[in-house]
Amino acid sequence: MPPSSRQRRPTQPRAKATVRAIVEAGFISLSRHGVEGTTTRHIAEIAGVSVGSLYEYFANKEEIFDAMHQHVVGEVVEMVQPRIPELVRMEIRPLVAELLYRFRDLLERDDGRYLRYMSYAAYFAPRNQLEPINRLLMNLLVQYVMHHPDLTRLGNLPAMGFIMINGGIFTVIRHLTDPHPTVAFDDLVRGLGDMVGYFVEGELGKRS
Amino acid sequence: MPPSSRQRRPTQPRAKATVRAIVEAGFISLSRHGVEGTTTRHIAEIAGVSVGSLYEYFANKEEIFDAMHQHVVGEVVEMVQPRIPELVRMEIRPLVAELLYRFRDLLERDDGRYLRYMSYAAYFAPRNQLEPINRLLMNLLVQYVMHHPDLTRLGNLPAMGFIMINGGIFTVIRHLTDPHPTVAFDDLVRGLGDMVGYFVEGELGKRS
DNA sequence: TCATTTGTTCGGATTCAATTCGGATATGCC
DNA sequence: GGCATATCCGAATTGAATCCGAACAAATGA
Repeated sequence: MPPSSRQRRPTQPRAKATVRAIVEAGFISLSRHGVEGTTTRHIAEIAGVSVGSLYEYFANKEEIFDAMHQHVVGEVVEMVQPRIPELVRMEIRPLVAELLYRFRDLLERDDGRYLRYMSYAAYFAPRNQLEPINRLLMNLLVQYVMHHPDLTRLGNLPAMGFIMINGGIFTVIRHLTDPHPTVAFDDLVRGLGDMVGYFVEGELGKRS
Repeated sequence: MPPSSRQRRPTQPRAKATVRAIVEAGFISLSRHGVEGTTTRHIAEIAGVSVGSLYEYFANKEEIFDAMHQHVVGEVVEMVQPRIPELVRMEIRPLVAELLYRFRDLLERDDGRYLRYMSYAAYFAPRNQLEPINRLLMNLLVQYVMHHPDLTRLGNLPAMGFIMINGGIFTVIRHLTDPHPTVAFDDLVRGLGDMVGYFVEGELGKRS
């Protein structure tokens, strides 16, 4: 047996509810007290369980954050994945706008619970745990290109994808987190759309 | 007297050396043990002082990280600031490349000491402590536009600046931190240059 | 139904890092 | 040299994370 398997997998409904309550309590505590202020006591108290119970399903506090992370990532994937077929048929700028507005809505749900989390764990979590989102968006990008044959002439797709995806995610989180933003979100969205749009147009017009 | 002024300001040379050693030890410990693994004992040990000494000049561990942050930010500003007059005369793509390569060199100095810090910085810096760098680059942008009068026709400069600066910084850090990058740094640089270049060209050509 | 086994919860006991504090040592100044 | 002040030290304190064994609840099967 693996050494770190003192943890249990919740089987009974009651246990599943406990796990859910703990993860949710994590988000709530994070919103209320920030990262440093989030103690196991707080989480347990908010979840309405005892501290000991946390360790029944999570090896340590870190794993609770991991579970929160997976939850957020899951929500994002769930939001985009099923809409890919529809998204690949859109024009570039509306597509960018659609993704960004939906992303914002998700992050601001429940009083910015997810945003609060993101702004801490942000991206540079030691392991790159945003990987699923990256893969998802890279996948969307590839499918988009396949649906717009002219775009196959674009060079250096992986690099451009990397830039647009990472740059986009960070910029939005950074903006939403800013307590006194100097630019409006709408302008940001338009700017990012133009960025991508002009790039494509510029790159395609290069040799014609 | 301010309430939080149990701290001393180092006056004697010995004390200044101690403070320097502590901050440097912070970077070293961070590289060796990661954030979680960096304890006050480690820092004190690496710095060759006692734990008690840390608290002579820093209110808590957090402040040591703050000092590290200021150090990195200071290095970046120091690197760019004096070269602004020269930078504003460059073409866009070489300018972007120049900035990014210098930024990379800085981050990779001393076995990636600063990079290691930066990759955690999001977590540490709930308040926007990259602000000086943002201001610096925004300033560079404004001066750049003033030296290239056609560019004054660009709309929405603040938003575009926000995107390019934040997107650029994050993308580079993200790339340098990636243990198995799928794109080469050179491609990334070229991509970011094109992104900015095409945007400007596209925006200027819009109505002409 | 009840006995037994297995899953779940509890909260005090333990461990370990952050921070404090009073005393020891070094430095600068006269 | 001797005084005042700056600096440093490290054991003691505090509080959070984690562990653990006992209590409780649910499922099983006769």
